[in-house]
Amino acid sequence: MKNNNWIEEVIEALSDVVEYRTLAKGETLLAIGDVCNYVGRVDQGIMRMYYSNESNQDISFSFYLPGDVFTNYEGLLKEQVSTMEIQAMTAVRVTLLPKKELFALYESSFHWQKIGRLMSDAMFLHAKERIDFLLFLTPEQRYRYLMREQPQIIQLLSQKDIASYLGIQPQSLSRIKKRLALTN
Amino acid sequence: MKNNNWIEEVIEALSDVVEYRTLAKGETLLAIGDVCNYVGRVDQGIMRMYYSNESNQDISFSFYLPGDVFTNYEGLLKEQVSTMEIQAMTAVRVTLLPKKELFALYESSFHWQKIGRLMSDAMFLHAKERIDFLLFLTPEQRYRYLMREQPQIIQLLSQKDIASYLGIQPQSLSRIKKRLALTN
DNA sequence: CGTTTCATTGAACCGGATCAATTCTAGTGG
DNA sequence: CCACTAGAATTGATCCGGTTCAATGAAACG
Repeated sequence: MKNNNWIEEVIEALSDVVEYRTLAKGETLLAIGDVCNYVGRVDQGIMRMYYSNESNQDISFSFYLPGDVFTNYEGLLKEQVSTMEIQAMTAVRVTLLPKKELFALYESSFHWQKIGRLMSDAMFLHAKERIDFLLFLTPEQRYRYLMREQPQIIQLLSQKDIASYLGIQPQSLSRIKKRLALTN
Repeated sequence: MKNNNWIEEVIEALSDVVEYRTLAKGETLLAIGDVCNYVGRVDQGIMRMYYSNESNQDISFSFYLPGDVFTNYEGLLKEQVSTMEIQAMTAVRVTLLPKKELFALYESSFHWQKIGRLMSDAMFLHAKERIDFLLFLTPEQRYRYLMREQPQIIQLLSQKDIASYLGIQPQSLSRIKKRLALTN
């Protein structure tokens, strides 16, 4: 999720409780069944949040590039165990804001309450984008959109991971690429 | 969108600028290209918000039953012209909160700022539900889910409208129903 | 009534899913 | 440096379910 620098302000305000972590490629930050108790910001590397199916055909909800804010916001709000995993796609460095202190900050003043609303608005807009992406575009259109709007994703990640973001199987992505190559 | 009674409190606070409207079945409250400048609450009847395609194959984002809160929140936040329409499915009575006064109320105190955050959180959770619905369920599963969770919708609305919520064509819904009837 | 919209049904089509086999690639250890 | 291995990517064949186009039947409404 993109942010408008309010995250910097929050990190500074919570500087004494902020946690910095480095993760190796493939390492899981939040597993299914855990309760998500932080909001994170990517400093270096790429993270992803995804739904994990029984087989290994998982569906990526979103990727997060440096500067992006990530959290299982639904789990945070509902105090539910997570239905999603958050994982490092590359070697990663992240800044983590503990939920307890973050929400306490919100309660401490009008200003911070407003920051909280802005964060929630940003979460909503991000989710809304994902809806439109899935609802209106065919798999092929999604891939073209991704090539146009987020070429870094395509360059840096495997076919398998890209397919999981498009909501299709790797084989189908392979065929889509072939189709597009022919019609150019 | 379901609410936790914060909407009552807001309506009361804004009672001198609240607008009540009655709409006939089929009437449009917000057209594409309009700027959405209110948050509404359904008093009686059913509303829906939907994306309108060139042909009349539109996609319903959501239906709203009495008590539900509706708004093109994305358009409200981004001050964009709407890409969705909001329409009365039946004879309807709604309460409308003008955006200007609502947002001014948010700025007036810590308490109202917090109410604003809760509203934003609710918008997010609603959008998230819709994502999961579309991402994980096949059209047939979506129909079954709807039968189980929101039977009122199925009873009260036409096949055409239900299909638009499921993200499929009316013909396909017809066949799904037939299939389910056979296997019972 | 008659007209219009909705719902159903049939036939052909299409694209993604699935199962399976093969190739390609990167990383590992001898 | 090469051989081996495991995972990723490609390709083929087949299947399945939703789409599309078209026709018919049913219901709603003036």
